[in-house]
Amino acid sequence: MPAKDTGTEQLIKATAKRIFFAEGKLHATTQDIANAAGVNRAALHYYFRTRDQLVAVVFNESMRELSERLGTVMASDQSFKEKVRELIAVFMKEMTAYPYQETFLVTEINTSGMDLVKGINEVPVNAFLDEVETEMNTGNIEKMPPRHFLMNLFSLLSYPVIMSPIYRQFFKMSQEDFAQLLAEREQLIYQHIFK
Amino acid sequence: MPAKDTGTEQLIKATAKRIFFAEGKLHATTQDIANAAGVNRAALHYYFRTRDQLVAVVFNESMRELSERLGTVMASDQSFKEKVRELIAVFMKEMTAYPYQETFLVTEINTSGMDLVKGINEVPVNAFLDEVETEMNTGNIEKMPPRHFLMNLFSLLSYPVIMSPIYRQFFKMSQEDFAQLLAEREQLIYQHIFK
DNA sequence: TTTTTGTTTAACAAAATTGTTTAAATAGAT
DNA sequence: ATCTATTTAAACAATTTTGTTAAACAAAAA
Repeated sequence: MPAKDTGTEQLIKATAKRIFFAEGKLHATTQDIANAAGVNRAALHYYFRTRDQLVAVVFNESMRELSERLGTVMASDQSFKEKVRELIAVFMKEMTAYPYQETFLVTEINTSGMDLVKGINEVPVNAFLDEVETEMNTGNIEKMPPRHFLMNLFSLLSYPVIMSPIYRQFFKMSQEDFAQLLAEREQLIYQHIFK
Repeated sequence: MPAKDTGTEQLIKATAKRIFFAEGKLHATTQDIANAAGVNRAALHYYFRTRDQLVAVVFNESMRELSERLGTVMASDQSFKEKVRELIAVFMKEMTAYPYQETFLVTEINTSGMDLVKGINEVPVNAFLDEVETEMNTGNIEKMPPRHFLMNLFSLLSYPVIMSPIYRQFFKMSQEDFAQLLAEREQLIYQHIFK
């Protein structure tokens, strides 16, 4: 139970997130994390006691932030079009910074059971789904079961980023060229929805 | 170098794939795998020498099979519509059986470097992309850069399956109900492409 | 049946990873 | 200056995971 927060605790946490979420190294050891953060491994235990607890903290924060990101945009005081535009912008930015965040979450859930995911903030997803349905009835977007609209949107945003190491191989593209390809998608997805 | 093949080697490999690809337990130990296969852990070393080599074998087979699945459909002697229909069917079936196969591949690549992915069979992806472009010019499908068409297709097929533990939470759906939701997508995706 | 060969197992050894402890050094705050 | 909390280093212990070995076992060949 440290009292002063000199930033080391945050540094360790941020580094763990970088390794797990950005570098996709899901098997990273406490030594890996300590090295990357430039701190002694004992500091990691000083602040988090065990590896499992560090992972739990990272998991919970990540899950909460994900819910909040989603909730904030969905419940924002904007037109539907603006909401979708912001959803795309916010999540594309997040995916680019942290491609493997969802992969980490799902892997942890698969390892430790669905209990992990309990006690997560409510997300106003149903209200948003109603809004989606309204837009479909108005003819502004293609008709389909609203939950599929939402899954489609996130699929288009996320999957190519996550699978970039494989796609780059299939397409024989450099890191830079593929990043360029991904950057095109923000426009593309928006236009595809509101064509 | 075992001579007789009693099936144990295949059993161990198949079990490892089940744990990694189907259950998504990417941190599984040799003991986990041996237990699940119902064999002594030493048998695992007898056939694969080390954990790393077992993982390498699983990785390479998975990568090769993925390429072949893709290549077989893309280079098949069928109309474009039929190819797309088969792509959807084949990959939806594969995703349902092995949701975390790609996740495993990418995690391994992130852990061990892109070298892993070298020496993979050529996939006739460029020929297929040309075909996609032709179909766009004919007006059969919506116009966009062909590579995005391909990424979109696989995104829509794969991502909801992979993220099912998270989506089930957001949508508050049971395992069965969500499986039903996913089953709807095969039709949905096909119709969306050829609307 | 004995031998041979390949398979499987239990027990053991080695290595890697995690967690603890102590002492000393550092740095801020009072 | 003293006090308190933080950080490091280093050594160590405990645990987990991996890897090895020798013996038991099974099945087919000689």
